[in-house]
Order: sequence, then C-alpha cells, then structure tokens
Amino acid sequence: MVTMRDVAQRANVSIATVSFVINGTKPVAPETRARIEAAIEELDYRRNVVARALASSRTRILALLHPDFEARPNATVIQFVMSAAHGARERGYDLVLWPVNDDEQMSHLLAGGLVDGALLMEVQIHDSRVDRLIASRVPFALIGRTGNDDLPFVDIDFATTIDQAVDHLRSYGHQRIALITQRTKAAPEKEPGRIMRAEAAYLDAMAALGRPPVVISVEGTSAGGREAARTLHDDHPDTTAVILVNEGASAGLVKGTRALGRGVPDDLSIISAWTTRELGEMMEPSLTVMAAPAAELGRLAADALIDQLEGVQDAPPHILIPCTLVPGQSVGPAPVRP
Amino acid sequence: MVTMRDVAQRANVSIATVSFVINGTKPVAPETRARIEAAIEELDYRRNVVARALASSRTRILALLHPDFEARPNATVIQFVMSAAHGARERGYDLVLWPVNDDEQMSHLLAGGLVDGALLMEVQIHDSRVDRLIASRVPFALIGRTGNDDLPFVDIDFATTIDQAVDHLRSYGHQRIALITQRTKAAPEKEPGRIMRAEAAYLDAMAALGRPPVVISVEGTSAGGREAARTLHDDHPDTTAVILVNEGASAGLVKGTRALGRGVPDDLSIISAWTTRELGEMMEPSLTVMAAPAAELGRLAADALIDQLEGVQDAPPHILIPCTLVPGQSVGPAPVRP
DNA sequence: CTGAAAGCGCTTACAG
DNA sequence: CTGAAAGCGCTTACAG
Repeated sequence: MVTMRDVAQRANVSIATVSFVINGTKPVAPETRARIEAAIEELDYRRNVVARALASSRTRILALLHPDFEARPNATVIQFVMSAAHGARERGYDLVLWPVNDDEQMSHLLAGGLVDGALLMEVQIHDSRVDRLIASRVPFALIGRTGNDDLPFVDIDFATTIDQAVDHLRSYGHQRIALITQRTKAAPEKEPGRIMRAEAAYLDAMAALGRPPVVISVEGTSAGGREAARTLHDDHPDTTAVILVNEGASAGLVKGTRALGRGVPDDLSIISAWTTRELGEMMEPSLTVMAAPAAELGRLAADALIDQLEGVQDAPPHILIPCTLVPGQSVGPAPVRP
Repeated sequence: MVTMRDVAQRANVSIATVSFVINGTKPVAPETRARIEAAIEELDYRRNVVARALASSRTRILALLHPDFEARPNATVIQFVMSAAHGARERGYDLVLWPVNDDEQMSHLLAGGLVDGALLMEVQIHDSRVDRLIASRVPFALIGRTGNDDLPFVDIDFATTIDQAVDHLRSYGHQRIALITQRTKAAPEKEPGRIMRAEAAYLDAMAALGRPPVVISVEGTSAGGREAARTLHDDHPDTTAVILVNEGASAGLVKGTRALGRGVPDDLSIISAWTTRELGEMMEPSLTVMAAPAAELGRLAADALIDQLEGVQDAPPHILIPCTLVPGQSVGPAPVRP
C-alpha cells in the first residue's frame, strides 16, 4: 500500500507538505507542488479515507436512515435515495444506506463515529428516532416532518399539491371529490406525517369549497384499493372523483371500480398523488398522477445537510416542494347525474 | 466523547484489557471483566468505529456497487439491496450503497480503504468494473456473471427458470412460444448477462422441443411492449404464448395486444420472468410471473462475500437459484386455430 | 513556504 | 490473565 510517507519521500518533502497540497489547506510553492503531484501520479497514491477520518474527526460519510423498505418499496423512495447519493458525492461525501429498525441499533451506529450526518426518511409525527438523533448530536435533516417544525427538513408541499389536484378535477366539473389515504397498522402518532398532512390539506380545500369531505383509509394493497372502491360505491355513490394518497392501492381501486360496473374515468375520475409517472403509465387506463418531486427533494436534502455540516447555512432549512401534475387518462368530465 | 481510555481508568485496567473484553479476543478474569462491563455501561461507552478500522485495517463496511439505478429502478433490485444489507448486518457488517458510474471513480473509492469488500450488481458479459475490482485487490462477489465463471457469483438459474416457464405453458397446450427480451443501447458485450443467458436457455428449450425459436428484443418501456405486441401480431401470428424477460415492457405488451384486438390470455398467454409478484398483481389481468429470488440472492451474496473475507470458505461460491412460478390470470389454454 | 511532532482512538504483538 | 508500547495513516497546531 502506498502511503503519504512514500509520496513525501519520493518528492523530498515532509508528509505535512504532501497533506497540504492534497487538501489545499495551505499555500505550497509551485515547484514543490509539482514535485509532489508528480510523485502522487507516479506512485498512483490514494489517500486513506479511514486515517483521514480519524485524524480530522470527519468521515465525510452521510447515513440515509430508512425504517426498512419493508413492504413494497416505493419507486419514489429509490429515486430519492439515488439523487441524494449523487448530490452528496458532488460535494465530496458518500451516502451510506442504513436500513434501521430499532432505535437502540440506530444509537449504536451513530455513536460509532462513522458518519458526519444523517438523513432520516419516513418521518413520523412523533418520531423517537428524531429524539435519538438529537441525543447523539449527529447533525441531520429530515425527509418529511415531525410535529416540530423547528427541525431542519425537506418535504412535499401537500397543501399546494392537493389544491392543484382539486383544481384540476374541478376544471372537469367535479364537485364531489373523495380522498383515499393509507391505513397503517401503527398507532396514529407513529404514522408517516405525509398521510396526516395530505388529509389536512384536503379538509382545508373541501372547507374552502363548502363541500363535505369524504376520507377513506385503506391498506396500501390491491385488496385495499378494492375495499375503497366498494366503500365509495356503497356509502358515497355521488362521488365522481378521488384523490389517492396511496400508491399501492391504485391498481385495486381501478379494478374494483370496474368490477362494480363503473368506468374509469367515465363514472369515476382518479388522481394518484405521491406516485411516479412511470407507475401511472403502466396502468390501464394510464393514471393521472401528481408526481412526487423525489429527485429534487433528494438533492436538496443532501445539500441542506452538508450546508449544515460545513456551517454554510444560517437557519435550519425548511424546504417544501409540490408534486407535479402529469395528465393521464384517468380523469374525465364529471358524469351528469339526473 | 467517551473513549476506551475513560473506561480503562474507571475500571482500573489498561486499555488493552478493555479491548480484549469488547472484542472477546483474549481471556479476561471474570471479576475484571465485570468491572469493565460495568464501566462501559455506566459511561455509555461505544467503540469508535473509525479508530478500530485504522488500527485493525478492517472497516467491516461492504460496498454495494450499482451502475446507478438509472431508468426505472426495478423493485427486484431494491429487494435485493435490502436483504443483502440485513444479511451483512447480522454478521456485523454494514452495507454501503454506492451508485457508481465510471470506472475511475470506482477505483478511487476502492483504493480509499473504506470498504473490506464489494458486491457488484448488473454485471455485464465483459465488465471492466470487474477488472478494476480485481486490480484493487478488494474481495468481491458478483450478482450475475461475466463470461468468466471462475469468479465468485450468485445468480439466477436461467436455464431452470425458462424450462419451468416453458413447461407451464406447454401444460396449457401451447406450442408456439416466443421470448421477449430487453434491448439496451449498449454494445452487446456491455449487456447484462441475464439477457444473454435467458436467451440461451430459451433457445435450448426450443431446440429440445424441436420448435423454431422467436426472439423479440425491445426497449424496457411501455412503448417497447407495444412494439413487441405488433411484431408478434404481424410477423409471428401463430404464436400463442410469450415469455417476457423485460419487466418494463409488460404493461405495454398487454395493452398493445389488446389494442390489436387480441385477448390476454384468450389469444395470447404471458409469463413475465425476473419480476416481482407485486407487479404482477397490479396488472389487469394479473400477470403470471416467475418471481425473482431477490431476497435469497441478496442474503447469499452478502454471506458469500463475508465468508470470503473471513476465510470461512473453500472455493469461490457459485450459487444459482431459479425464479418461482406465481400463477396469475395471464396464462390460459392455447387457442384452437383452424 | 516547510518541517518536526503530537495526536486522533483504537488493536496487537510482545513481555511478564 | 494483564500491561506498556508501538503503530495504523493521516491532520494540524506550532515553530521556524
């Protein structure tokens, strides 16, 4: 293994000077620099990341903590992960993916000193992992929000997203718009904040329109989608459009609606929010989606965290981005009812 | 920060002894051990991973190298990643996800000394990254295979998988079975080995049956699927069943087939291989799939690599697992043609 | 602009 | 069974 010592020897300087040119931390005379660079080149030297981390007490490794991609891993999540990884690397950091289940495990990992900062996904309203993060003194940024808006976060702008979806449906004449969310097995305060926030935005929008809200909560599966279709049919027959915040249920909703003799979009228009456009295209009919800005959020999250680490930033970042409407074939004119 | 020195002081021993009990590397008297464990507990001490790595020249970090989850990240890939991460952690290693694009970048990362071993995904027939890996002297295992079967790998058993798919279709009376693969923009030798291997297995199976093979190669998109449907219709009208090794084209194939006035499975039966069952369920009709053993492969890959690192193993592991048939509604009896 | 030296927090022969 | 000490390969005040 080629070390800094080898380079120093060959270039006839001290290892300190080698360090200075590699890191650009101090001015070095041009000739000296040239000699060192030549030696590095000739020996194919690469700085040992671990030694550097120990000496500088900075590892330049960022952890992406995800509570396990349990069930069906959402394509949006992957997009997010990849763009965060790229964003980090452009700034000289590496992104480590850590599937963490329990808090104790997480504390251990953070205390190990291996990471300079952490990105936390699938944040819950009351999230004990956030408490652990704070206790560990490892800088972090959240993807999503807890109830405490003082922490640094990037998140989807649910209010704007829902408003746009509602506007889109209204432009097609829809008056009765239901919301279908995802039911989790977890306690309410353990739920991902996105569900609660989407619902709140929906309720606001309905209130502003003076319409009674209809919220249906089902599992994120095909069976859940079918259940939602049946509930709509039986309990809310005058509903002509739905906004779905439950990607996993989208296929089941379409199938279930048809099985009940209703057409999409002839009898029921559907917008699926927090979805990828790719998924929308796979369906029959293709789904109108509010595409999640996963790539943007990933990059912004990485940037926000690194800014924090490098002291570039002033206040804890609070970034909100709405989803983008991608028209498909699942939204049509509201049916005229007698 | 609590260090080993603090623990040693409090327990009235040398730091060496503390190290012995933490790592279990040498016998320590019960009373001494108890004192040290108490000190660790009281101080809430956690060993610094970076220092340990530098001193022992082992980081216990494994890298998962993926050529970027470019296009649509396949759910199978995610399953694979997660199970590899879990498998690694059960054996005391952490899995780092590294999206690597170019070889130079990869060499740098490997040379940095941050990882003990690497797992390489999306392996190509002739893969320059493998050459880099070998040159870097970092132990590795491949997910998939190059042309050189001497390297350690875990992979799908394509021969068995295709045979099972063919048998399944034949049990429904199908005689004319086509294969639809994925066309990449890359040069042939840059293609993922799985495409070539699936095709070879298919050709063998057709030869054994004395049937002329039909291989159609299209993009992994909805448009690609439609193109395949049209090609089948125009050029191979007597085909009654297809095996798809192109997940991204599955939805387009179904849609395109219908658009041409043919029913699935009434006129055309479809099996989608190297797919998740979840995707199959989302489609209409639900797809019969050969589900990729992603979780098993992930775990096996991690184990194989760690065995190698720890010298547990004898020969380079060569592990093959077939996909599992998951019946859906896209396979039916072969239509009777006049 | 350059160097000698301490130190980052561990592991690991080597003695005893 | 336990300890003193060297060393892992860097970074970083401190001098000069």
